[in-house]
Amino acid sequence: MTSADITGDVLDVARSLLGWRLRTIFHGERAEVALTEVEAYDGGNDPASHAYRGRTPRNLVMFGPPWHLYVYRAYGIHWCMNVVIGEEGRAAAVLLRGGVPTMGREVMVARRGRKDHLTDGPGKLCQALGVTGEDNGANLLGRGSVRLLEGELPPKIKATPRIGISNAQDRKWRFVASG
DNA sequence: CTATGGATTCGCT
DNA sequence: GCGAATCCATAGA
Repeated sequence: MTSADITGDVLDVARSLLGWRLRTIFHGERAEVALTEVEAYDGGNDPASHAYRGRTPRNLVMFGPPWHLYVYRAYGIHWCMNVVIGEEGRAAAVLLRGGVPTMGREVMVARRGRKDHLTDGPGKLCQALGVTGEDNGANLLGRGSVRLLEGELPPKIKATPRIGISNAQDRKWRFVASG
């Protein structure tokens, strides 16, 4: 298998995560979104990835088994979350950038402190769902507080360059549901 | 040890 | 549209 094929796997997984539901249950409060916007990052092969320069304490989770949560702080203020993809050591991940609320809207409104723009950005998504650095490393397929559930692929998907990065902008690895 | 800058958001203009 | 807010992992001395 060529490295291009392996990269294709990460892109395929990222694309197919659209429509899946991300559910959190903290203190008995349930909140859930259907994913509409994701970005693929391909570990050591991807200059835009946190894992590009090798294993560090922060990105350790990315080098672990797939379907775990990698959470990091951006700009000192916001939390952003990724789903680890691929075999252990691959360090590929999918950044969850946005979704639409499907359950627990009131909880999200309370956490966000506003009624609109609840989950239309990576930092907002984490805040609305109550995800923080405490959840770094969480198993998304188990019975923990953060779970990923299979959903239905949206009818149309757009591929665009990734947002907010300075490297590898020629790679259209951002996937957005439309229609 | 210190310096740097980011996978962002919000409020104001 | 523009800039401030704000933390800490990383890199370099």
